[in-house]
Amino acid sequence: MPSKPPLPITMDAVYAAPGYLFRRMQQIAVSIFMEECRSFDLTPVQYAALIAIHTHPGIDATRLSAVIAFDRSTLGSVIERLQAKDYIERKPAPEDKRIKLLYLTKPGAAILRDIIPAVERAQARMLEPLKPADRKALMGLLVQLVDLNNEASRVPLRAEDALEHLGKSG
Amino acid sequence: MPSKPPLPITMDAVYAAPGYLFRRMQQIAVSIFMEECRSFDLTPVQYAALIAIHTHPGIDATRLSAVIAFDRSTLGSVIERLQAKDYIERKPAPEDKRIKLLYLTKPGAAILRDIIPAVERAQARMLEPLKPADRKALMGLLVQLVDLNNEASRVPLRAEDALEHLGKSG
DNA sequence: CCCAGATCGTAAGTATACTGTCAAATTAGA
DNA sequence: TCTAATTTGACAGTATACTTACGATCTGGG
Repeated sequence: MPSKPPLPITMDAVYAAPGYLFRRMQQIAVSIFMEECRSFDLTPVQYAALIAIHTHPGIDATRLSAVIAFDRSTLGSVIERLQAKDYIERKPAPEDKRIKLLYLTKPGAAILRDIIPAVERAQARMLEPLKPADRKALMGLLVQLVDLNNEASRVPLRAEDALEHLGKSG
Repeated sequence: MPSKPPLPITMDAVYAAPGYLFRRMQQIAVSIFMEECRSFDLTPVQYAALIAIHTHPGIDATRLSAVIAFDRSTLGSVIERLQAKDYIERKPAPEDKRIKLLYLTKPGAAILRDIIPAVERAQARMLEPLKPADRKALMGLLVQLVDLNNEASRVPLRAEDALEHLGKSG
């Protein structure tokens, strides 16, 4: 039995692969975020969690994970760290002993207010190398792709549904 | 002193932020990769490392990290796992006792050959929801952005330089 | 009312990612 | 040549990400 022919494998093929580019871009984005927000000692994930808790006070951890498309298990430790920094507090829900409701503390609201300019600088820096028209084009395509691929991820985003159980509307 | 006015913070602003979209897309990309390659028990990172070692036999860990833009500390454990699976082997360099040279084993070369179709299916699926013209546009913009932001990341890609010390040319 | 199934939080185990530090080895400079 | 700076690989520590599992709790069907 003859051995199979060698494959034309090149690094250039890797460098042009969508998966590689997404990983690399994520790496760069986190790096820029951490640089701009160094003095606040908040990670991108912790920042997103704070925003969501600010927007939905009294949300529980499971619904929070759906609102920011986080893995539920990971979120546990993120919440612990935010609580250790005194940025959020957890209160038991009176009608369900399993659930702990999440609220921003005063320091949490304060750091959120203070960090916003740094976050916006970071977001701007990520796209800075592109021409303005290209930035818009890229964001437009990414919004589409992320939305259309939502179900493909382990933790689909459930922005609206997640809140329907909180007594906000129906 | 009056208290500062509340900020108009919304989740929609988060959903449209570049950093959020990059994180989300990376999440989705890994998920699709793992799904297509489930039977091979290889992560995207391990796959990229195998490709690079195949392309540059005898590379050392430090240069490998530059070639695939990985953190060097992380790469240590990646190499350990690949070695444990018998996909690569490490040989001490005769002229430098610090260095261990990396080579693919026969099983390593075999799995690389066999996994390629699954990887290509995964890469295609990531972009599938977009129209073909949009796929090209997105990839073009991303290649640009990643390249122009290369130095902004903690582990800049050094595709060429990294090989100049391997005796390939000069 | 009672049990089956679902849900919530938590934890253990694996893998990536980055920060530091450290010792051994190599190289460069005085 | 002897030493200072650098390089390499290893390790410890933190944080994200996902899987599976488990106990506590709630809910619904009978």
